[in-house]
Amino acid sequence: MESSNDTRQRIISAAQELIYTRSYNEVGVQEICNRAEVKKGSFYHFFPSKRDLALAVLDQSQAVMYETIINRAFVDDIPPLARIERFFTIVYDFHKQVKKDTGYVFGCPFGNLGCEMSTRDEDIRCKVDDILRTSEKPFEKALSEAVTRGDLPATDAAATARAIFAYVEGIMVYAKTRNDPELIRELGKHALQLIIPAKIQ
Amino acid sequence: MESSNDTRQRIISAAQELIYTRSYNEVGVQEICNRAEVKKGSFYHFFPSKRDLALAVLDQSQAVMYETIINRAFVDDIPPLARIERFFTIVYDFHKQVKKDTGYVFGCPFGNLGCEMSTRDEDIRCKVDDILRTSEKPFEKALSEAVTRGDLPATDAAATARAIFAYVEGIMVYAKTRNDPELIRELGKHALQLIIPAKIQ
DNA sequence: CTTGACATTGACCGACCAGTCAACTACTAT
DNA sequence: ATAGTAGTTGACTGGTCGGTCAATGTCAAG
Repeated sequence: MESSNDTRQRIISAAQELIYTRSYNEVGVQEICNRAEVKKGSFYHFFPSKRDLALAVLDQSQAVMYETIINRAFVDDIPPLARIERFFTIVYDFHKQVKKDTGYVFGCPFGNLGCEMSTRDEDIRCKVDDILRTSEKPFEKALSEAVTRGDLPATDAAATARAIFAYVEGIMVYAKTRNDPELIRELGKHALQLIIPAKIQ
Repeated sequence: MESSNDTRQRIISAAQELIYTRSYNEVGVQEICNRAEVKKGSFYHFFPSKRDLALAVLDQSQAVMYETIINRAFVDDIPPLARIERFFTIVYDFHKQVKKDTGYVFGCPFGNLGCEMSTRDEDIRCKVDDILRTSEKPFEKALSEAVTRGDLPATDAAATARAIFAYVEGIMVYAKTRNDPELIRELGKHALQLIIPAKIQ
């Protein structure tokens, strides 16, 4: 049972990396198995199909995003709006490091898969949609808190949080297409305007 | 020569639709040829490879975007900032109609291909990058004009235009992943905040 | 009427695709 | 000790992948 979990986890990890750095349709089951050092027959013992693996990879990627980004950014050691700024900094630092290591900006794993698969697999689309919705929550909470604290005038926190995260997705498309993590920093600066429309300069 | 151009054009049109509604890696050369009613041997008379076809498709898609969206939105019959609002309306109307016809929101053809191919084909990445850069220009021009007219305080028009178009890309990712064109309208409302930071409410 | 360029065709290539399966091994609970 | 379960293996399927090629067809300029 320990070994089984380990095999399954190795498959997920291998797929996560390959699909993120390439794309779902470009990476085959065989290649995933090679990287995970698992025979293909064994793969189908753990996953009924390739798309079920993609679903598991999405769960895994969401967990990683929380560990490495969201749970680090949204800590109440600093004011709520500063946490949002910290979010952008962490995302920038992450992609800057990845670019240094690999030469590439790979963008957002959820946006990537959403763009590739949303019109082709309803389950994958729904799971990505759910992850995006969930990702808005920490922003929404920070915005509400900022309003309560008086840092922000009355705001529709849910709508604004959604706008911010949509902007984040757009930034990731841009950074990936230009293969330049600096765009995350430069475009990130404008995110505050999405938040504080009433602020004068 | 007429017939030759026609064959080439049929291939491009077929590929444009198939790649836009599915993805580059999911659609094969054979399927493109079937839809274009062209034999595969003939395909390779016009295109040295599938990726060269993708490059041609990108050119075609850019031309279509100008005809159907940009050149309709950015006409100086209305004030510059109203043109940007009109851009969002046209994009919304387009995707609303496509959703009605096909059941799907397909997002942005450039963002889609950029996400899928940027780390895999440098020529495609550069072409998408170029298209995004070019697409910012009408926004930049409108913003500059708005500043000149006094509709807007002094602004870095280039940086703001880029932020807006990045936001547009994010909106398209969201609309595609939620398969809901209404998101374009709802999120589009917030774009003005990217433009007019100093405006009070 | 001939030449040469362009266009078209279908057969073909090796590689790979997702997925199947029966046989086998290793371990666990009784 | 044994029966049952979970995990592993490698051979296999039918189909598709991007791409090649030689033969043939078409047509216009000289």
